[in-house]
Amino acid sequence: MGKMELCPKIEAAMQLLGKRWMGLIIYVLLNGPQRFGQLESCLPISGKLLSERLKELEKWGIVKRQVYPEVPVRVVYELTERGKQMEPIISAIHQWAEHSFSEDDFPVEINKD
Amino acid sequence: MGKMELCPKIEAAMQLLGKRWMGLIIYVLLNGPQRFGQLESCLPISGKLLSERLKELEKWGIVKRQVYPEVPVRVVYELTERGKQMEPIISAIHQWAEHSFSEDDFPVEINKD
DNA sequence: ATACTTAATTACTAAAAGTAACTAAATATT
DNA sequence: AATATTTAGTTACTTTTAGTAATTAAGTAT
Repeated sequence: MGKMELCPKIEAAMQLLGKRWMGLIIYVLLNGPQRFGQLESCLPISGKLLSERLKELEKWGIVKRQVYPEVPVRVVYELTERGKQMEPIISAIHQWAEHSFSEDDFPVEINKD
Repeated sequence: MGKMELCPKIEAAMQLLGKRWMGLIIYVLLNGPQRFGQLESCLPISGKLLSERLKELEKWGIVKRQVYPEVPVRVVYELTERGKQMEPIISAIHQWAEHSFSEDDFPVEINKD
């Protein structure tokens, strides 16, 4: 059989984007640096998973974590250059979503299936 | 707290792309219609999950399933117009992956965390 | 002492993914 | 006639991942 080979780079990128919340986290961070609690409150994701995802993005060099040892500690996450370069991806997703779906009429129930 | 609202359309799109294998399945189908077995053999995904994902993509109107009741049955999957319109997304991912990673030097081991 | 805040982590449960064996339908082979 | 072959799935079962809620640490403030 043909067994077309997959480019390992796109395979890796897809593995990253193919994880729940990854895209949305990057989408939010494109609006500028955000602290942990801000991300947690504007995304429907638990602190545990958010923490895991941010660590992963840090390992990929997409996100930078900065700790300010203040009154209660402040931790700010921001995109690295590599992270900011993902803007065209998020933008393309946004555009596709905008013109593919009519206002609150989705092909499938969100959060179901 | 600010609690920036997420656009429901991009949220839906991210939920779709944020599922394992979705991006790669669309990526492969952008090369033209493929039968089930071809997809199964060129993607590192089991038949069970491939079947599930294709059903989901069908419900989203991204993929069309065509059955040819031949000798052994032949089932061909192809992108709909809405599916084909995802090309800029996949293309952006491809470009980002190409220039972000140096040859077989990934920030993180693929298939490991 | 006790309480409050943020950024996590831990223990536990629920859901999703992965694996391998199995099925259906139509033929082809022994 | 019985057995094998092919494709596109499905089923039963195990492992991994996600989700929830309670807990922790550090530094104030009451």
